[in-house]
Amino acid sequence: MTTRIEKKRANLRDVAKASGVSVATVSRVLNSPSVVSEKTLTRVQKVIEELRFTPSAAARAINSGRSRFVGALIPTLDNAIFAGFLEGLESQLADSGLSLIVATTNDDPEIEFSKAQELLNIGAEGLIISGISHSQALEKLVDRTQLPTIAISYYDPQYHLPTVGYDNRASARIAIEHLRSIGCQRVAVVHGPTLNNDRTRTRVDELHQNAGLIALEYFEADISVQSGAKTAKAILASDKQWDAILCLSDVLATGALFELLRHNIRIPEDMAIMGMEDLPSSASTYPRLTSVDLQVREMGVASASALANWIEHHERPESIKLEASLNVRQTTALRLKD
Amino acid sequence: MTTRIEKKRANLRDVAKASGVSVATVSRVLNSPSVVSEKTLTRVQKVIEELRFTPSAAARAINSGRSRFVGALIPTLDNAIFAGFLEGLESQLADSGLSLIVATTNDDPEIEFSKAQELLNIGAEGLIISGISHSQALEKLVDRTQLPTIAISYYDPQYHLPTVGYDNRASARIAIEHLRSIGCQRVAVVHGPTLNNDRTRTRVDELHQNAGLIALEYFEADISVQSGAKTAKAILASDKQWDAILCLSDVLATGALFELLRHNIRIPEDMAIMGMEDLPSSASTYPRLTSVDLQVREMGVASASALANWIEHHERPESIKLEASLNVRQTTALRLKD
DNA sequence: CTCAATAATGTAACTAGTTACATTTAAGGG
DNA sequence: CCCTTAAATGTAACTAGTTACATTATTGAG
Repeated sequence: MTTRIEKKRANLRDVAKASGVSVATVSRVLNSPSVVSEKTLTRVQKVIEELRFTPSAAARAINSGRSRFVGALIPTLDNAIFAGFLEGLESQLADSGLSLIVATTNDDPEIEFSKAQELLNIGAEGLIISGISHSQALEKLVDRTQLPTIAISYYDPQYHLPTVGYDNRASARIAIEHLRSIGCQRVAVVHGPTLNNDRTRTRVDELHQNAGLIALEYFEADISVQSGAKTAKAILASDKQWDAILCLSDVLATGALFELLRHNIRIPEDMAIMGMEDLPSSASTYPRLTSVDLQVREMGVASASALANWIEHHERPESIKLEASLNVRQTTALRLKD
Repeated sequence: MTTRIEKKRANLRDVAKASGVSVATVSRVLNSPSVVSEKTLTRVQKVIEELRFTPSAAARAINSGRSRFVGALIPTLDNAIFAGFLEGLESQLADSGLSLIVATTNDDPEIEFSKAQELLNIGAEGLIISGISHSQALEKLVDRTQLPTIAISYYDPQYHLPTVGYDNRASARIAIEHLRSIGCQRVAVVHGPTLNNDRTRTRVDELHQNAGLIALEYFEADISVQSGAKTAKAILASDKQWDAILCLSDVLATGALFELLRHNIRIPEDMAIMGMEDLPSSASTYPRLTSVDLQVREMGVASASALANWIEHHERPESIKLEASLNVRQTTALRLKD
């Protein structure tokens, strides 16, 4: 049986009583010490110290009507894809005095809704959600509560919420056009799960639209290095002759890269490979990975400013488009030396 | 000028008035609808819908004395190292109905303290901190508030707070002993910043203690693939003959691996390489990376359960030791085929 | 020494919920 | 039709702060 000293937390009235002043004075000691006399100040502060008093955040929040945090609903924390985004988001929010609660949805709209509900219940002042396909329940919740909410990873000015992200179609076009420009004719496309992920679906669709004379074949994989490697292995095992593997995530591309190396395939001579996102690590792979830069950290910063501004000044932001750009490196370019 | 419909949020009393019942009844509709008559229930629910009423989290918290979230202070979100940890932490906390706020410290004790302070101010019920070296101010804050706090990444039963983590010394020993067993004599050690990072310092120190006949040389790098590659390049540029590169993080090892490949160095014949952490991706690199498994995801799960239990049942947990183990793969083992 | 101005502090109402206890209403039995 | 009992609802006090306004104390000038 554990000994438990269940002496409940001291509150403001306890402090007031113990130091022989009124609650108002204690509150002043906390919030505007300059208006309190030296003598009273030190006395009250001593009592605060003795009673180990910490003001209740909830009681403060109830007065200010503010909780000072926002929630971000992202598919997963399991790989590096969202690391840069979260880093940008968190640091920019901090500048506005906002904290960040991260919740993962596993790309499941039901989970997304229930976590959004929870975030609201604990008082989130704003929300970041991924993509523009969500459960009816979530859409309704956001609408009902008028909670400042921004959809990321998908630029779409038509969407009923402000979006901050890249143009998924444009990024797919950049990729396919690059592969065309280096003369690819048969390309294996490795992409993440399309179920409940509109970003991926849109990109795949756009590739399809723009394939032109390039023959494309699609392979779905989980977003992980392991899965990228496994899928590349399957691609190599098929008899077809591929010119390139296009991975719709750098994480997948890294896995595929390792697998090609394992099979002693010359890159890009025998097989080109390119990724998407342009994670910081992609510039250091061997060979260095060509990738479409989606500016994920930027996306974090931009969505944080937009959301913070919305919360502080009640100004609903416009959607923000991040321009995707191509970083050509060795995995698609013969001539590029180290 | 933005038009602003600043109609303030409806509260429980508004709902009560609008539906002609008492506040208690509205509260019942919210919390125990079964004791409310069918008729009243539907009427009040309709009003709730109309007024777009959402109960204030703060007001609830003030009554329950609960905020239902904990804060985690980790060095960075910038790479995959903490991804598995956070994933485990978040999902396990969710099982106890707790949410997670993530804040990054950049390994700076000052930032760590101020963010801890902020987390407390907004009502965190518990804290996760990294390592066992912290600013006086933070130690004092935790002590003063008696806030359930767990230190991770460092098993140390002597520490004044419960710790959940691996034995950093043991993990270093596992690494050096493995390198000894495969006959290494000169090893380049690549490690993250030691400033304010006791995990790294301890490991480096233990390597030093256990080097025996192995000549060790230390290289400090930022924790990133890029930095791992850059440091490997510098190591190769030095004239010395190395048998192996030991990276105290898989992220660094991955970078080093790429760099060795770039220099056409046979692994492990010309140079062995090993990492630490055993990230999921390490099993898929080429060649597959030998690594000391630190069970980071497990650490997330274990610290979440311990913290949740502490918060719920006021039982201060014992420190939990996670056993580090070695996963020998191709980067240190000649005979291991694919 | 008196008075006005200012500084310091106190009182009580307010924030938005929950809940113990009291009261009203309805239903069923005799 | 009255009475008991249970169900439904209401009243008011409570949670822990902030703050407008009122009051008291202090200071300096005249």
